[in-house]
Amino acid sequence: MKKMNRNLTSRQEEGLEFIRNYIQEQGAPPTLREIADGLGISSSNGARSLVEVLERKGVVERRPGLSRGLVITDGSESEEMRGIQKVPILGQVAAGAPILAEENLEGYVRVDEELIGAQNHSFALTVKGDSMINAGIFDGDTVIARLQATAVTGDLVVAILDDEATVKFFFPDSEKVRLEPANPNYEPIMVNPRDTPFRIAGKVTALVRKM
Amino acid sequence: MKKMNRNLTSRQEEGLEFIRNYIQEQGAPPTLREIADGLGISSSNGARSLVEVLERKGVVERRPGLSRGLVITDGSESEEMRGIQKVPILGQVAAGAPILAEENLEGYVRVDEELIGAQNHSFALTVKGDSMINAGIFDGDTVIARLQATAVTGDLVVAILDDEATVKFFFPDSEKVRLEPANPNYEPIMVNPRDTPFRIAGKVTALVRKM
DNA sequence: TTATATACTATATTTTTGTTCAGTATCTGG
DNA sequence: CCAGATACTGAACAAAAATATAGTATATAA
Repeated sequence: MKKMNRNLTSRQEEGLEFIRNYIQEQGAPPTLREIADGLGISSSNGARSLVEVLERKGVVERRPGLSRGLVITDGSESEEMRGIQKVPILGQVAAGAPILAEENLEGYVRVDEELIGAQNHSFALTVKGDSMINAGIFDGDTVIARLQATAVTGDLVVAILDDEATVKFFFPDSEKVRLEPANPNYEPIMVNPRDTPFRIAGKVTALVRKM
Repeated sequence: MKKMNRNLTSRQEEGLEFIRNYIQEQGAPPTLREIADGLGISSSNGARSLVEVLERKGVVERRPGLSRGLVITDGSESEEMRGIQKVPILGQVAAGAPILAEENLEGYVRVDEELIGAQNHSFALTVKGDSMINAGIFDGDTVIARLQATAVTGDLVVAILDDEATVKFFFPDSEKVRLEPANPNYEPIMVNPRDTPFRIAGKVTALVRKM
């Protein structure tokens, strides 16, 4: 139920809280007058300007002209979303930055907890190319991976190689690492972790395809 | 999403469904006029009497005098699950029964609305066998399909054939229908709809794989 | 057959609600 | 000190929405 709304004044926080509670309790957003009453404001216009600020700050949206046309847009789930997890979608991987740095993210997929386990340490990646086609992973598919830096032989992993994230089968060797594609047209990638920037980002646990 | 409301007429069911969807999509209940428009009723009073019946039957409550004063009282979450849709998983298909009959269902998958569109007319199916392996659909995968009884050439569909649901590519002919697998080890299935119990249940729109 | 319920059309009327206009008072940063 | 943002009051207006009244047509149950 808590959030961390960007720079709202305490009064605005109160207003947002009131709107949130009203929706929860009544099943519909409040009218401007109801907001005014709830906050002890005598003019509907007082509530209106409050709502306008909230809208400008991006925490609510309005459906102009319509009654009770308020929609809370900040991610205000957290209550009944039990069982649903938000997984960040990894985009380009910046040089030295941590994998899940803000700049790397392209958004979120929400998936049933069943796909990733309750303690969400996962991220998602949109697959490019057909190098894993024989593993049923196609261009454009979204793979979901559990964050982990190690893997065992044969695991399907997301590996970071020169600022690129790639999905491959993992075969470690005494000296180097083989990243095996699932497409005869592609060669395995041989990596010597000693002289190449390389790491494992996670192990693939699920796949989602939109057609 | 269904609840099995006691003795509602089909028209009332439609009305309830509309209200439910509106709340899900807009974040507030519809007005009488919006209900009327949505159901093709020309008078707001038509919607009003419909709502009165629903109220008498105990599936909705009203907050008299207030705009958008509708609350669905049957066990309907929908409030906080905005953006997440529950999709029924189809199991065995019983003889004459409607596809989504209670007995056929094995549970629900919850997926991001983005995968299926806001107006959820979808179902899911767990794929058995490897006949679609070249389409990247493996044994155990869950496909999600939009409910529809027709399809165009080349569509990937869920077809019902002799109480079995199967995923195949659809190629209609003047006389019969060819259901094409994506695996050279399997033969296409030729069906003459005249003498075989056959129908299309839906078109595949997404795929989810747990590894 | 008659009453009751459903499923509306059509037109008003009244409330509720969003919007606009004109001000006031306080605080903050430049 | 001034401009701009916040946080309102108060009044009036217009649009949106609920409610009311009158009537039609059909089906079902008593």
